[in-house]
Amino acid sequence: MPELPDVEIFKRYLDATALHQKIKQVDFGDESLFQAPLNNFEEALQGKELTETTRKGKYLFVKIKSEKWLVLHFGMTGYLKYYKDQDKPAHTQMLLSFSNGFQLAYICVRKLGKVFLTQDLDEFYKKHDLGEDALDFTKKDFDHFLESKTGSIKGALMDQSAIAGIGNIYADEILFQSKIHPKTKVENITGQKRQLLYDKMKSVLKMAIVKGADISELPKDYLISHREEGSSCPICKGKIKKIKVNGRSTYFCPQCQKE
DNA sequence: TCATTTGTTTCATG
DNA sequence: ACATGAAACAAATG
Repeated sequence: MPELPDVEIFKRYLDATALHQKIKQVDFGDESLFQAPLNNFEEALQGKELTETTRKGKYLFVKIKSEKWLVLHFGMTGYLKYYKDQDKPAHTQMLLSFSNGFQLAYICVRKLGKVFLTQDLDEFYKKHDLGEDALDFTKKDFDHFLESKTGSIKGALMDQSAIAGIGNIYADEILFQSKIHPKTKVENITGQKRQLLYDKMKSVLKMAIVKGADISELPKDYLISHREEGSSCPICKGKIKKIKVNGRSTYFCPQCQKE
């Protein structure tokens, strides 16, 4: 679930809580999430402090003072929790305990997240074939992106090497707001449709961030809370359909989004 | 027990 | 050679 807006909210949460405090202790959960030996993480973090964060697509990068970047990917079920005097949350995979008594937990129920260390962000982007962040795209970038792709528009929007941050749920939302059928071939999106898609991509992502990536807070005319076969379309009251596009469950309104 | 969920990776195909 | 998309994979839930 954590897509661009969710990870942006995690970033702001971490910025507002866990920065600039000495890390007294580091504990780990399941080793399989960690993309380097646990010792490396321990050594990099122990006694240090976190100084800044940055985000690209669905990745969150956390700078360790005088050290490397800690890189967090949240998989399907990951999130952060900062707290004091509470039990460690279930499924905590990494726990940083600070000298002020607070703790930051990286929680991952289904263990599909990943944690990395890197010296160099650009190198990391390259190695993981990470495209430019969707919010940093200009219209010119977007035109170039569409011209470079073939196949379905939904597949293109979810291609992290071309445009980083959009996952299954927000791809559906952006296409719904743009009234474009998810299977539409990229080459058939031209002119003002292209401008509309670009504008909606930005406005949907920004709206989600403003609302704290809380689905229940999003506007009533969003598809996002009607992601169920047969649910009624918030625009035309038609029936929402579920199909597979690029192997992913895709919800759309056949009346609003003609092929 | 198995289908379902996600993003990423891997592999076959065009 | 390359891009696309289908399938596999991780794990847990109902």
